[in-house]
Amino acid sequence: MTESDAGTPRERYRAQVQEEIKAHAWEQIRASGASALSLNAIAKRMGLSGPALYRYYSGRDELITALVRDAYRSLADAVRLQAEAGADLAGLARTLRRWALEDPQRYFLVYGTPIPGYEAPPDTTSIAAEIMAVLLDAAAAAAAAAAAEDADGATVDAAVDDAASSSPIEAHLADHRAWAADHPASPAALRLALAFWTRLSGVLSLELAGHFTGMGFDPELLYAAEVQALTGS
Amino acid sequence: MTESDAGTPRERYRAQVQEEIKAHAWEQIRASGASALSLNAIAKRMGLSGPALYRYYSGRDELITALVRDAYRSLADAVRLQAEAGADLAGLARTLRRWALEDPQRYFLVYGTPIPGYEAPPDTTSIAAEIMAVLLDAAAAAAAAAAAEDADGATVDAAVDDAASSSPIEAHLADHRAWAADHPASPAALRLALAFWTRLSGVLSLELAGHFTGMGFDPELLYAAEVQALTGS
DNA sequence: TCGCTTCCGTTATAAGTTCTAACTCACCGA
DNA sequence: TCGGTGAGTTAGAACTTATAACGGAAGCGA
Repeated sequence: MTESDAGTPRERYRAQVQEEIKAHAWEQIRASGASALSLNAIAKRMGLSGPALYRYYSGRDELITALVRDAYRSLADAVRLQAEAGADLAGLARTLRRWALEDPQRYFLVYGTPIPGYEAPPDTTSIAAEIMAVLLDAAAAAAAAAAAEDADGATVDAAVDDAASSSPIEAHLADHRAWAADHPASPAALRLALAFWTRLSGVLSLELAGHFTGMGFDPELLYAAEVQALTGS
Repeated sequence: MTESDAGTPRERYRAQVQEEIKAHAWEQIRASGASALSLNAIAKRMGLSGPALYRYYSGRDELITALVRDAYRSLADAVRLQAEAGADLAGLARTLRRWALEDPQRYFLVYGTPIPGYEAPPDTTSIAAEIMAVLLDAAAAAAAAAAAEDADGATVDAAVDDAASSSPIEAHLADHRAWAADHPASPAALRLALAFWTRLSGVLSLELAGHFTGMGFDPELLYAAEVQALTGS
């Protein structure tokens, strides 16, 4: 489909093998987690012997970095696509949940336990910013709608804080919006986007890590309740 | 201090060595993460040679299981102690945050990326239930206080949902309270305890994984804002 | 006090891992 | 046609977890 048809035959071959390596890596990660990823096993399953993989990735770390990048990219694409299709915050929440459940280990590669020494490459942080921008758009729209409804005298607890003008956190965010650099979002929208991110991450992380198993309730309903509390719809 | 002075000299020695092994393991985990934990390195640093450790732990997994158990235990103790000292939900939130920041890798050992095959031993889930019980106590007290204030006609957005009686999630929780088996908590309190857990986990997980770095705002204020939104105080 | 048993720590070994080095060979381009 | 580039190979070093077999010391009962 979106195969890179650019460059010399050798470059095409190289890119193709790199993709195949990543595919096997994902398979292995899904089965046994990222920490158990073995270059040797991948090579064997591809019918070639150990050190051959080093032509394509200089080591385990570089392969994992590529996988992290792909994981980030897939989330950013999923979220952006939904937003372009006109989804609101609730729609984005559904997309996020679907993406997470689709492949929990992929989710954890992005949001899971960090390795002390490891520093994320700068381009992944730019992808993170892209995701955040989409979130900010939707949050700004939601906040604007809530404000309008509020002005109508409705008493719906629209977002995170009610009435009482700007809370301390909103004032702080208004002054520390490096992450929303040039985004025209109100303090309430900043707060909403952040709460959306952290609260849904909270439910998803605990659910996917299995901390809800045996508790009896349906995680999806809890997730929906958090979305409802955020959007007030 | 709380050294086990029970049993034969041999048992005491054995327990002491096991503790020493765990201490070195924590040191190593703090430095390079749990996935990089090496039995060999621990042995070398203790002045003995590789296979000697297998007298004390049958393998890497058993050692890590012991560490997870200790991590769980330390959180449960911290939380219980605070509750016994009369702390409310806000106080428990502070304790949780302090515990998490004190040793991020310990936090991630409990709440971080799970290993696909691994199943938590039953006693850790009982410790988790103990933590949840403390949370439920505090949540029930908070919910009761909020209800009383509500009856006074105050309009404080006390907890998660406002007015409008029972939300769908509360109805669901009322029917699926296996995790709060014999705890006399109202549906609102169940919901509050769950929201407390998931929301604070969300902020802490993202913060400790470094997803807030470079964003500019103060994670502690965001955490405090979530606590404020939960307790409405 | 003697002797038996238990258990600790050792070395040797097997099988696995990442990763480097050196070599062969095939293909691609000029 | 010929040379360069790069893929894949085997060999090997330095690790890892884990098992097996052996020595010896320490505790425990008679």
